[in-house]
Amino acid sequence: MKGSVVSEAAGAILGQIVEGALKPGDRLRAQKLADQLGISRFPVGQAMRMLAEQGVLLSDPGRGFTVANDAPRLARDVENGRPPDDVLAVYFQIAEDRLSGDLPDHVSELSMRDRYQLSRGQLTQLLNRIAAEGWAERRSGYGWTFSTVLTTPAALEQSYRMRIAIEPASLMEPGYFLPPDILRQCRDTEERMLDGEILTSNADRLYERSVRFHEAIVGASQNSFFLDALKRVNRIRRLLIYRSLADRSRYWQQAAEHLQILKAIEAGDLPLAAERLKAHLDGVMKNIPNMRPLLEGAQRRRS
Amino acid sequence: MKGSVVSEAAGAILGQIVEGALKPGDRLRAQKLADQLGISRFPVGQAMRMLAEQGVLLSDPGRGFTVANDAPRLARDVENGRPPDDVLAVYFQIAEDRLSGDLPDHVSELSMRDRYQLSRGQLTQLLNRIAAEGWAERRSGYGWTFSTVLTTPAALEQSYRMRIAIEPASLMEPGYFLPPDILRQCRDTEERMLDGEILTSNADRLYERSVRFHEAIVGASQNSFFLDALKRVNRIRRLLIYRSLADRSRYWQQAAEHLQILKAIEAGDLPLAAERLKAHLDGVMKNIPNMRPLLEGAQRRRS
DNA sequence: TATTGCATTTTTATCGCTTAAAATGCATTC
DNA sequence: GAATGCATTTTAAGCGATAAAAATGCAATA
Repeated sequence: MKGSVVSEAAGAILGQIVEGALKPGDRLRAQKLADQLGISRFPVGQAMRMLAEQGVLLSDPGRGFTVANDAPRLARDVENGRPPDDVLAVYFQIAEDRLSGDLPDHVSELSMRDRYQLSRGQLTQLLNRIAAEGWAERRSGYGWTFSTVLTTPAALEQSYRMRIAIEPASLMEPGYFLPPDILRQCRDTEERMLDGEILTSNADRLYERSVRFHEAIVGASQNSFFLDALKRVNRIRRLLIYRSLADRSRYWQQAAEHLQILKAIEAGDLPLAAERLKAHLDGVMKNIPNMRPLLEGAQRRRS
Repeated sequence: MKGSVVSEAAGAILGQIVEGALKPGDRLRAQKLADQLGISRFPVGQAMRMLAEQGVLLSDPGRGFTVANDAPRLARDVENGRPPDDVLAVYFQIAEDRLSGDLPDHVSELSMRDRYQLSRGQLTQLLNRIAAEGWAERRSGYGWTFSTVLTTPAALEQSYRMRIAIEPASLMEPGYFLPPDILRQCRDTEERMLDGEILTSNADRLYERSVRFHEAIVGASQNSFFLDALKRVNRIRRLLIYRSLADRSRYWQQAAEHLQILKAIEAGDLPLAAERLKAHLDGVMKNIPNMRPLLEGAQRRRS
């Protein structure tokens, strides 16, 4: 695999082009980009060279790189054409196998490496992540045990009750502050959703957007315990929910509710926002039984 | 280091002797112990042999081991004489160094290994744990960044507000059930505390007990999201709080409040229990400013 | 017949070496 | 003179071999 920092940098540049922060003709400063990303100039330079080869940037020897004329169009293609993360794919595969009962409760690392064709490093990376998310743990002695708890549909409801406990509470934190630009960004996103993106986006992206909204709201509490807990819930929820996203009808209502919450926050009426947020989550939770059939018909989807 | 599972088994046996679950003259079944601990017979046998050498058990060749006559007395000594966990000590040392500002925000792994004399494995183990707890993260590129957030006294109050959000809520979960034996055990502990252990236990043990009480209460919700979140909060809280435990006066009131909460749960009045729990946490939180001076006078304590 | 104690097998951790990747310093160039 | 581009240095990951530890199987035995 090419250096991960390089591809990270490339992704960031592409993102800025797609979002319009960089326009055709703009010159790229390596140091500035590096500072933005918290890395050194070197991988930034490599990323720029890579993108120049693909025509997104123009190389101007001795003076660095500028954004090509048809970059915005190309950038989208290049972004889509980037290779998917193999390890992440296996992560979902494991979750899938667990949910469908293909993977036993107790496994050795060797059997996992064998089954999913992973190097030692990749496997420990994966298992550590899974352990951190709480759905597997090291046994004393050898091997790992998967917890059964999180594979049941009930866990999805539990995740919502947890969110109902923490999300409205986070709005009542002293020092709650949602920066105006983030508020605007959230609102723009919701409006774009209502404007048609609900129909054009794929399920993953819809989930991602919803998560980002809620994490932005909770993150503004300045209380990292709340945000951290929410992030963890969401990561697990993703495993449980992604089968059930086919039904888009509720997204219209959700976007409207999100906007109402933002309006209350903007008006400085945090108790009202908290109330609306609670009602919103309640509504979503109440709807779980409707999608439960999807959850239970566990079937492998990835090749 | 001797096999960790072996010492784990030895610890378990010692614990059972100290608590009186095993009495002098009792014969030890390897398989039974192994099953209890979720490990195989082998390390159990090794642990027994080890303890026999120390006189806690009697070896009866061909028929295994029995508990020695003066085992209860010896067991206490042996337990105290066991070597401390070096890696854990470094973990606290790192926390200490961070809180006192000795450790810079940004470090390389190499510099950490050098500073704390750790092997590669030990260091990654530590850093992964710290990262999971949220007070450091991998930088893209090389090195790690410590977050500043959690080193401020405000974080302690935040942790309590988080607990106020989740702990009472956990009592209102459908299916809440605190098994009678655990309830009894909790009550016994609190009564022993009031009976004098508040004075005789060291600070670590007092903290441990309090944590265990609250985790038992929340764990009975059967909702692993709540329990998981609480556990994470507590692990970080420990880093913030352990300087401030010298004042024991509040522990009497706390134990009394714990007992009141248990009484409400036993009576099946969960809303009342939730209310009392909230009041309890509120009270503890209100008291934080009184111990804050201790928190701010950051000084290294370990050699 | 259940249990022990040991030998064998399986699994995982550790160590050193090598390789890859990123950071840094510096001469060069516009 | 600021930024680039390359060479050098630093840092961390990967890999294989080896050692350690735990699980398992099995004969011996109470």
